[in-house]
Amino acid sequence: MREVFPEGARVGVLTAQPLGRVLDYLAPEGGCGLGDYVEVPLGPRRVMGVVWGPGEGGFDAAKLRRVGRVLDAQPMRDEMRAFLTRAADYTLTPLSLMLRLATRTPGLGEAPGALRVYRRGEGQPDRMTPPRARVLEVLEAFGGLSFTLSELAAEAGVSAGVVKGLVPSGAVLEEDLPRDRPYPRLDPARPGKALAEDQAAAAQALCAGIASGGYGTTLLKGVTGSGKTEVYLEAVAACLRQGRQALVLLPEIALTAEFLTRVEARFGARPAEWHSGVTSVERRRLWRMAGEGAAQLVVGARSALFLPFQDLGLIVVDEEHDSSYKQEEGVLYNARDMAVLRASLCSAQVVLASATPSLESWANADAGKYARLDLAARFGTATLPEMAAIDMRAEDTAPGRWISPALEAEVRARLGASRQSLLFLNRRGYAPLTVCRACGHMIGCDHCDARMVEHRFQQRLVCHQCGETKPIPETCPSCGVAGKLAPVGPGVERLAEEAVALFPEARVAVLSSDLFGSARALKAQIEAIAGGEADIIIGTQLVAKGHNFPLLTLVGVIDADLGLQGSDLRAAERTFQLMRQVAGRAGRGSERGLALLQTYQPEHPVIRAILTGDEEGFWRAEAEERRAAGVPPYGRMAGIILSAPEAKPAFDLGTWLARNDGALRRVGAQVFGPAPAPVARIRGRHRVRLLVKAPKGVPLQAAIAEWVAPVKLPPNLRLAVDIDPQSFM
DNA sequence: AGCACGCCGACT
DNA sequence: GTCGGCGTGCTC
Repeated sequence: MREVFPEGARVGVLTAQPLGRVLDYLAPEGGCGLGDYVEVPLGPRRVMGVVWGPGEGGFDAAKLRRVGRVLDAQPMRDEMRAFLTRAADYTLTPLSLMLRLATRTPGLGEAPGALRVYRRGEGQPDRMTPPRARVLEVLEAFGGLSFTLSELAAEAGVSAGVVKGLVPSGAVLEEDLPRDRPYPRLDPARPGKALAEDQAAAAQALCAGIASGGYGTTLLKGVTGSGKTEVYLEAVAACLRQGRQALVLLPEIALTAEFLTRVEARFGARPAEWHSGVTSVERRRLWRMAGEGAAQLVVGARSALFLPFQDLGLIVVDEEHDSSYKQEEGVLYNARDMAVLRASLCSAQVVLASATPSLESWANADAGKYARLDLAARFGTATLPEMAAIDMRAEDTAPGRWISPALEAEVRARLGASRQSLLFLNRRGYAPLTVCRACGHMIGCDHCDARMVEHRFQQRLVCHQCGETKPIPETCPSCGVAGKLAPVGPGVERLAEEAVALFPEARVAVLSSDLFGSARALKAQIEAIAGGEADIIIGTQLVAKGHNFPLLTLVGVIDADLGLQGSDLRAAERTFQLMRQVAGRAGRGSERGLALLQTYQPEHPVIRAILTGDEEGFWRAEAEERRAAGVPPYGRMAGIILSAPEAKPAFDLGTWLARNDGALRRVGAQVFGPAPAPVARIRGRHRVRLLVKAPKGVPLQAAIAEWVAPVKLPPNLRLAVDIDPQSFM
């Protein structure tokens, strides 16, 4: 039974304020219970908090204040409190920040009122104006969907008055929906797709895990087209049949239209969706329904992991190797690892699905910590395409051109045969560098230690670090000479220009995240391309993620060496994964595709491994190297980032920390640095980093906590600890 | 994180 | 003389 505190008893309340401790309050009239969401007075304000336990005492009883009210929400469960505590300890994040992640929901405590929404009616307005037409256009584009006033006005680019003005004529209907409606029931009894033998066996193994009712993690490995999704949807079905909830995490939420449709086909209704683009009304609804068990299946981005599920039985992490699972700002956590933690605390199963697993998961499976299921490619769908390198040293490619004659010939052959070609270049914009031909100056960002990237489409220079933009200057900001600034190197926009020049008869489409105002527009464009409305697709890594282009039979990687530059410990792993994924776009229909990698180092071990397709060999070699170097997953690492408006205080603190590393040495950990962070300045803040390396199995977090504890941070000097850093940027 | 308190420069 | 800059410190 949940612990209850009678009126006037001392209770400890955790708030989202960064106080680093729980505050004592007196229980309100009617008492309160462990986990209750409450509103408490704090100084002159009232803030939200959670009853975390009995009061700690030690605070002047006369100064204790009373809990304001208990909010109308399901209390936080023990399992969730344990999860937040463990996650905070693991990531060395203050618990208050973890609570904030779990309560980032507007109107959490408000009673469920009515929600006024607008949708298309039968009528026609007496007078049609362009803004009115846009409103009706939006409503018609989204079928019978309802919008709130502000959403509709924003989507149509009109003021709220325009929408209201359409109501009297009946062209737009105004309705009150009860808030927090439950989600339509999913029906796990509906038959799934027929499964091939190995798929059925894998599904059965996953279902057995679900049936056990306990914790377990399975790595589900299978190339694109092997039917991973069908297999794990069977696990979802088994979970729903048990009456427990399921969560499917996806890396790129913009790309889930296809996925939601598949879920609908399997279970007869759409699941709940959670990501940054979801409206606040919907977020509130989902937060509550998750807590009441009324959202059976949630499909979401990494932060969905912090929803207050009532009884979570399964977490699927799709494309588990994807680097976007690592949150790189604010609370630094890896959703894949936190999924395993959460599941272990609530007796749930985890399925890590990927065609190209991370080395961490590969090693965990190898060590027997995770189960592993391998799916073979299916008959009827093509296997991986034929792969070959184009040795750029031997190609006669003109300066300022990036499509080699060999690649050009293959594209041309597809043009004549109504087949699509994809030219892959993982660089947004027109040119990554703008150089003055008079003095050699390279235009950089004023606030970051990064080069400005020319975006010709926007006619601006853009900093990919902080987003700052400025017009493309006429004269060199360094020497003042006019007309000598030149773009250097290719981005997708420039590559598109080259493709248009080379193939004037072809329809060229560019897919890059920055070229579309909204996720909807991007989705529409992808669907149009899949339907055949382009001959040549030029794309950044956006295209690598799970789209089906049935007419695509050629993938040309413009610069296969790009990801291998730099000193990142995961450079090889990432390049391998990305190249395999991109290549997998070719030939998903019945024809076998061709993937060509333009490279200046065809003998590089990673390039060779990609070409030969010797996956297990690649992983084993990579694992051996990491083991020898004592780096993840065979050793532990943490990054310490110190940032300040001036470089010196950050460096001084870094030096002090490096000298006073007793707490680290006691557990056998070493510290490297301080050194300027790879991007030494971001948004005007200088960044200095230290790297901590430790053998596996040492209490690294505790040692780091002890190590940095004596530091009294002056205002505007910040210290962030990144446990298991992904990016070394 | 907020928000108040508090101690020094340019304005009516 | 005051308005207001944001440094420092507290919140049960």
